[in-house]
Amino acid sequence: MNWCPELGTVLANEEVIDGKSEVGGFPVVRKPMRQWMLRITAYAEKLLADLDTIDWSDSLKEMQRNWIGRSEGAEVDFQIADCRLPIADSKIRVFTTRPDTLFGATYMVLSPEHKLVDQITTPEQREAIARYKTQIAGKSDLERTELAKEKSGVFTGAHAINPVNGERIPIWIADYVLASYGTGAIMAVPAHDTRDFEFATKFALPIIEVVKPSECDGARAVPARSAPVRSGTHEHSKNSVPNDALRPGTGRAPAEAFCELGVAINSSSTEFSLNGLPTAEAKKKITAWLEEKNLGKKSINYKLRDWLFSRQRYWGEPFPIVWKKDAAGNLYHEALPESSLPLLPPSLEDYKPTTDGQPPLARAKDWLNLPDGSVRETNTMPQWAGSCWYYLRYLDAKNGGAFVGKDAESYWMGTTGCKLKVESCKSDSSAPQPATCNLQPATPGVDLYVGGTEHAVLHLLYARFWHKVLFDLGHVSTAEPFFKLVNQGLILGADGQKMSKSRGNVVNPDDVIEEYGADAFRLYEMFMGPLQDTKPWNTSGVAGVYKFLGRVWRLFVDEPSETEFEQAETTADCSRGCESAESRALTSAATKLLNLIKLNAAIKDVAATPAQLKTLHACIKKVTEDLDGMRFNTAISAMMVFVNDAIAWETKPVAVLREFLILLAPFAPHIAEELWEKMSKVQSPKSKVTDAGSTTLDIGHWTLDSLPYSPWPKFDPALLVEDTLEIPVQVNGKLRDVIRVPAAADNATIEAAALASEKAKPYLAGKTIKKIIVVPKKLVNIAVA
RNA sequence: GCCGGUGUGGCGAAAUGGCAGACGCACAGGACUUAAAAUCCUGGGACCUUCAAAAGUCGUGUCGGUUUGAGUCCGACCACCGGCACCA
Repeated sequence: MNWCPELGTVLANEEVIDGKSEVGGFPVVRKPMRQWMLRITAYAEKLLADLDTIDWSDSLKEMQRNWIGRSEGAEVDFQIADCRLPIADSKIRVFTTRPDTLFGATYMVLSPEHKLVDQITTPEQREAIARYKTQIAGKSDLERTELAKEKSGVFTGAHAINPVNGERIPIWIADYVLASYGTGAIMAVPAHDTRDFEFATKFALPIIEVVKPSECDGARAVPARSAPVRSGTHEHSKNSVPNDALRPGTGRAPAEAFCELGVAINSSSTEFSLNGLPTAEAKKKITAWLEEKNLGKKSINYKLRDWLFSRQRYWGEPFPIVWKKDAAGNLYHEALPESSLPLLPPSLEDYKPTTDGQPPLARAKDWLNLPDGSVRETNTMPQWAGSCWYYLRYLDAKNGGAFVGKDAESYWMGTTGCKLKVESCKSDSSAPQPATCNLQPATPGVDLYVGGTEHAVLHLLYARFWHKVLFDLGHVSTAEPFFKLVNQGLILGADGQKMSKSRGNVVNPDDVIEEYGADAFRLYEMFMGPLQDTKPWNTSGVAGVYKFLGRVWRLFVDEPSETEFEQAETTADCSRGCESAESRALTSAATKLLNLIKLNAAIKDVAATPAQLKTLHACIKKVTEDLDGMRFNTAISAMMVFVNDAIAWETKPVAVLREFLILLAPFAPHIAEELWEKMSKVQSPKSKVTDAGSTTLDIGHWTLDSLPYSPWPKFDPALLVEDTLEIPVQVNGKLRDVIRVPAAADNATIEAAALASEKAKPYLAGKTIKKIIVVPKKLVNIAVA
């Protein structure tokens, strides 16, 4: 694994607001701490590329792509040009995605934290630089970004040499350059970058245009028009046309100056020229030249940072690491042997960090110090350590020898066939269609993961990373953990706002279940709209599906008469805590009540009529297809249609109702099971026999003919065929009539029937028929002029 | 600012380029009831006529386009939601 200890500055400001902790309001200070990092950046490329092999929403994939933030460009070295300085031989390295604009680099900017700042600052600028750095250091990161509207910075007094044309350019520091990205230093090209432009304008720095826009015509049209195709990398800004008032007196049209792609101009030296080259080619040429002259090289940068993986808390997995000293007294670390795993946290009376800022585990002196003089690591892992692999542990939760057994892993997470496909696809890049890696019928990994978007860039990226490491080490069968992922939409409060305690709009499921039952609650959540959509909660909607379940109930059973019910209820009226005699009375009353509930008298063991079969099979078709597509809302409405129809049947065939219960079971399992049981009790032996493959075999609580073991109904398309069809007749696309024709009618017959329509005729009178479109089984449209 | 998503009745929504509003909520009228609740039946996009009905016109965020036909496809825009945000 890529555990890597790093000594460095860690900003302990995760929960900082204005320098105070979010909970408790304690002052927050930054201090250097030894922390563990996971080198997730080493997997940036794989994490990015393999997004193409999984079935996730585009928006989620895009979020991960943006988070990884791959940028292709070049690193370029600028020689420092002040011989007065003691480090005159040093170079400043910058990263740029637009090496082709190097001739337009008119100044440089270092982040205030850049390690060369103090060394290059000239004596006369020292005070101003120090003041700026102090000012920046006193601000939280949040304040720094909030104040970003106005550019600020200070000249260091030093200069550097632009390697392509030998120009002396000033070196500034400014907080718009981040220490943590790229090299912490930039070459500024104000003619082609909004931020550089703002800065140059404010501090009167020169602006030289080096790209002539080729595809953006029109003086001010840039932001309105679609930009030329982007390469997917992070280019310089392509919008923000500055005002004339802001524009320096160069006389150039600002719209053109900010066009993204074009042809290089003003880009030549005595030995080298980019002029006339389109941006893409100019990039290639200058990068090759820089590499040849040893002035720079092609480079790829990521926004993704290595992952700070230690916490100073008690509750977390302790690192299985000990610290030792070598002969010279230098500290080094070793992993515990496997025989010492798993490493459990020690018992503590006090879970707080020590007064000198050590993690809580440092309090466990007996645990901390080992007999051989080595000392345990006291940081603990964050909660991600569990969420990154729990799905693997679930496969083999009781395995004491491994995190997951080989057999269990390959059985659940992959098939041999799948694994081969993934691998052959990876190793053989010349394979003609990489699409064969995608969407194989036997899906590798977790087949379906339903989760919220809040996990888009943390959990879902971290888990993919861990899984890939395990894959590369040969512990798992697939390169990706979650094959298909669906983001369920957020359920908002009744006021259309996100539920939160502070808004007081939280709906507690327990309360809803108390009033309407778990079936109604579950059904409503599925009925309210598409799974992926955000939608507001509406309690009267629960009442609606509750009513539907009531209709289902009455479709199957005859309620006792009010008198019967009241008689039984009187005896049963006993709250909890009855004496045992009363309890017995209660039990017998409850039995009485149950006996009063009888199967609907209309339910008979008879053959279904064609109309009934049609209703049933239309429902089977819709529910089956919608379940596959996770369109639960429309599946439920199909069942409502069925019930509305079936409740009016004078005779209700047992076999039809049984199949309906199987459809209902995934949506409302409790009521479905209850009704199924009632049906079984009164079912005649004859209908039991007709159920294919159903024998009474006791397997614990359920028998093979109980609901969960019943085969899912198959719909028969032949039963859905209509004898006659209703065909709308349109004239010039407007509905004028609906005609009935035999289902077997050919186009000519339908056309003739449409032309004969009394209602359509007035719209045809005196017009020339240009064309008649007959859409088989759908409609007729008569185009007239 | 950038990226992604969503716009359809009073509300949640439905509709392989082919009858817009299925299904449900809320509402209105009726039945049952002493009454209410529950249940059952009926109605319903807007507008315009009409005693009533039929007919008609308009209608899926806005403007334009493609098409015999557009909620659906294309272009531009607007609004809202989510994510990222000085990432060179």
